Formats: sequence, C-alpha cells, structure tokens
Amino acid sequence: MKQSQITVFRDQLITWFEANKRDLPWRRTDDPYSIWVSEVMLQQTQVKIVLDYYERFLESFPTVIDLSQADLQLVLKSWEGMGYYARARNLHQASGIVRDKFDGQLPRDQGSFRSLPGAGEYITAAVLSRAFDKPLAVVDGNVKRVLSRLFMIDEPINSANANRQFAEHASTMLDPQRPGQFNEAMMELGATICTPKNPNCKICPVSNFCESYIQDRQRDYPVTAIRKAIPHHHLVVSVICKDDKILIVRRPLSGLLGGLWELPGGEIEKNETGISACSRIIKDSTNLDIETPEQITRVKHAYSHFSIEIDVYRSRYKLGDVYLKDHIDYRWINWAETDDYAFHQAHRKIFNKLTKG
DNA sequence: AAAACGGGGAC
DNA sequence: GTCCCAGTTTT
Repeated sequence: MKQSQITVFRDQLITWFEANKRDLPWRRTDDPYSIWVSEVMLQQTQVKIVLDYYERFLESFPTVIDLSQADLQLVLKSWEGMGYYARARNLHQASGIVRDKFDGQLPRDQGSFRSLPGAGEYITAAVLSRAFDKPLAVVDGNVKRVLSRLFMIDEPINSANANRQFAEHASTMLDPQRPGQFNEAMMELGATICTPKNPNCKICPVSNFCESYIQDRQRDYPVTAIRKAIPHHHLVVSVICKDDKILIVRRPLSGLLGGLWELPGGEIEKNETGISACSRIIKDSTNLDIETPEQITRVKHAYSHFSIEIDVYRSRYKLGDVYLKDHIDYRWINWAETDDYAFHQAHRKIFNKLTKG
C-alpha cells in the first residue's frame, strides 16, 4: 500500500473507532497499572468474561504497590474461574519487581517492560502504546485476522513463522502519531466487524482497502492450520470425610492450574475399577487409608488441549497422617469454607452439583 | 517449532 | 459438537 493510502486508511479507521467504540471500563482510565491489568486479563479471554473480573480486581488491588503486597492466594482467588492462572502469578510477581526495581512506576522503556514476567510482545505494545504513546504495533488474533483479509495473506494465522510477517504489516500500518488509538481500533474492528465468521464488510470503514473484499474472497481468509485431536482423560477424586471436615490439597505453583486447590485424586488406569483407583490414588498422593469409596456424582470438563471426566467418590477417613506426594499444602475444612479457597472450574462444577443435590 | 496453558461465548 | 478469543512460557 502506498504511503498516501496508508494515511487515509488510518484516518478512516480511527474516525470509525472514535464514533463506534464500545464503552469498556478499561477505556475510561489512563492509569498505566489499570491498563496493564486489563491487557493481562484480556489475553486469550473474551471481553464479556473480563467484565466480571476487572473492576473487582482493581478494587481489591487498586495500585501496583497494593498488588505487590497482597498474598498470592488472594490474587488467585480474584482470578478464580478466568483460567490461565500463570497470568495472575506472573502479574503478582511483576508487581513486586515494579516496586523494587522501578521505584513503583511501570517502566516506559520497551526492553524493561518486556522483561517483566508475563509481558510478551503483545502486552508490551498494548500497554506502552495506550499508556505512554509509544509507537509499538500490537499483533493479536484480531489484528492478524484483519491483516490476513486486508492483504490476502496465505500464511496460516496460527502458524509460528507467520508472526514476523504479520508484525511487519502491523508496524507499517500503525499510526505513529496515535498508536494507542490505532491499536485499539484495529482490535475493535476485528472484534466487532471483521469477525471470524460472516464478517460484516458492508459496514466496514476500510473495506475500500481490503484486497479480499474487493475480490469477494473475504470468507477465504484468514487461513488456519489444522489442529490435532485432543485426548480424553478419566479421573477420580474423593471427598474424604473426617468428622465434619473434608480434605483439600493445593497444586504446585507451576504447571497446570498452578497454586489452586482441589480434592485429592488422579487418573484411573486401564482395567481398574473406580473404587480401587480411588483408594490407590488417595494412598499414593496423600498417604491416607480410606474406607470403601462410594460414587456420588460425575462431571465433565474441557481444557484447550485435553478433556476430562471426573468421577467423584465419597469416602471416610480410616488411617494415617497426610503426607503429600505432588501437592504443596493441605487443609481439613468445612463445606462452607470452600468459598475461601481458589478452586479451578472443574471443582466449582463438582461443588455446585453436590450443593444442589 | 511445537506444546503447554483455562474457560466459555458464539455458532 | 467446533472455533477461537486484546498471548506467553516452556520444552
């Protein structure tokens, strides 16, 4: 695209954006920390979900200093149900770095900000362009889809080596005078008009520049690579009752669902009954002996790279002291106390079923 | 370069 | 059911 055309593209896009943008809470602030929080939450998470968390999180942790001084368990509780919990752990860790190494101020320098845990290319560009007018182009799923259609890019948007190509296009188009507005406008276009299915090209403010639209091939873009099939796992967990308490355990801080709480359990093996699997797994993971377990419910849950079904057993504590194999902590708690701990969503499903039933 | 990492809205 | 979302880190 010629430079003169690029200038017109920017004007058309930003004019449309200013007239049509959604009223979102993180658009009402210029506070860099608040903008940062919103960008971390919005990573791979839909706007509608983040709306339920953003303002409550900032009420709990109004400044980067407040966040840095908060207990990680409280931060995870605020994140409970949103997924990708490493974001919360990284944000919490990064807040401490901002406090100790950057005098409590978010670094404005690209390299410094990028070095914070959880700050990748996207977050760095998004925060620094919005908060400090740095001319850095964001490249997210929306932007890639828009660019794919705009320039008829045949590289799959979910392939690793496409990123450089998309980043170059994004940088070329970026309005260096209004980088924050431009970035938001590109994403807003992708979110509301240039959608994955059935793009609304009739009302698109830049359709006159869109190569795929001009050829009526917008439905052929973006190109995506095929995904692999996802495996399925069958798990058992147990509600172990000891007097009026039940046992919960805390997952390691790294890896899947890191730092969250759950009922003890594990994967059932082939040719193993649920009852024997339950007893074996409880002994192996907690060192406890339990009375014969009895199944009380079953839940299904899907992650992005595998799916699970969990058979839930009730059992009575028989013998032994807790000695954890993989988990990092445990508690004997009342049912009501489950609200005080951050559980992952599969367990919220379990608790909801047992409470209703 | 590929896999790990959550959960749910939209279709 | 499938797709994919204001991506980053680890392997």
